[in-house]
Amino acid sequence: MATTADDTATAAASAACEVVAGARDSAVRLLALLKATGADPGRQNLAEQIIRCIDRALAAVRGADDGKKRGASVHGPAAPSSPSGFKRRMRCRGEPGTRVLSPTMDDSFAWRKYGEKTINHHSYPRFYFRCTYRDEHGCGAKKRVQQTQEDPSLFETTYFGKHAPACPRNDAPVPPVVEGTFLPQVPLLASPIPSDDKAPKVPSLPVEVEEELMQAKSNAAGLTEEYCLLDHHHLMKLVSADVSFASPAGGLVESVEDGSLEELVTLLWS
DNA sequence: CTGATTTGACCTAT
DNA sequence: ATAGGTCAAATCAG
Repeated sequence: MATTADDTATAAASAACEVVAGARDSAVRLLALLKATGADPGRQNLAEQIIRCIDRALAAVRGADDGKKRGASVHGPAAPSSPSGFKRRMRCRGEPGTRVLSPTMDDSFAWRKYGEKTINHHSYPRFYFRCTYRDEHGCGAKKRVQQTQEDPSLFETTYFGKHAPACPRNDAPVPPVVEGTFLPQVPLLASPIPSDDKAPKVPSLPVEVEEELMQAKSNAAGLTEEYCLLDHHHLMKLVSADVSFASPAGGLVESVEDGSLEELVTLLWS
């Protein structure tokens, strides 16, 4: 089967997720660092905001990507009915998901635990969660949480699927985002992609992603100013990344080579 | 009473 | 055969 534009875009979106997830890991470490050094709560809060913003950007990018894949076979062939009559889907296995590290299992969504499993060669059990609103809103979002072996104070969370637009978030108050807009959980819409090859390539991301990245970058910049001497490496890792983003509509892949999150945001907002 | 969690069995992928 | 993911009955908590 030939590689389609969708395949390419999907792969690029997946790569983007990994990069942003890497930035999040750095932000988590930064937060731990701030706590360890007894930084004032305001600065710690700022780091937490960065993590939250990146979380939403990740969720949005992943959601857009997932939405593309939804058109075809979502999770492979339908599982055959078991003798007892219900269907069992091995949803997560084989899917890469989006991995993030966090000092807490919590995020802004409501989850319901549906399983716990001791995993081979892991000291800690793995927890399985699905969205609380799976039935009400038909939400297919799931996450898998496991304490890391290296640092039990950190949880590795892997997200699968996307939240339904109607799923509420129990966010802590979020500071004003760009132009004072609070980010609603709205469906990810693709910007129209010019079919003309000669048309200028404009990176197309859902506005939520753009705003979240913008906010994360802004927060990171604020920390950079105050903490550039504290852990330059982590901060630079946070704001620097090679990023490739796929258009949610597929077909358009925009590379920001040797770029940075800052450049990406600037590009997106220019 | 209702909704969330626990937990062992069941099922599928490797 | 085994490991990992999911289901659903039992149990718990508000």
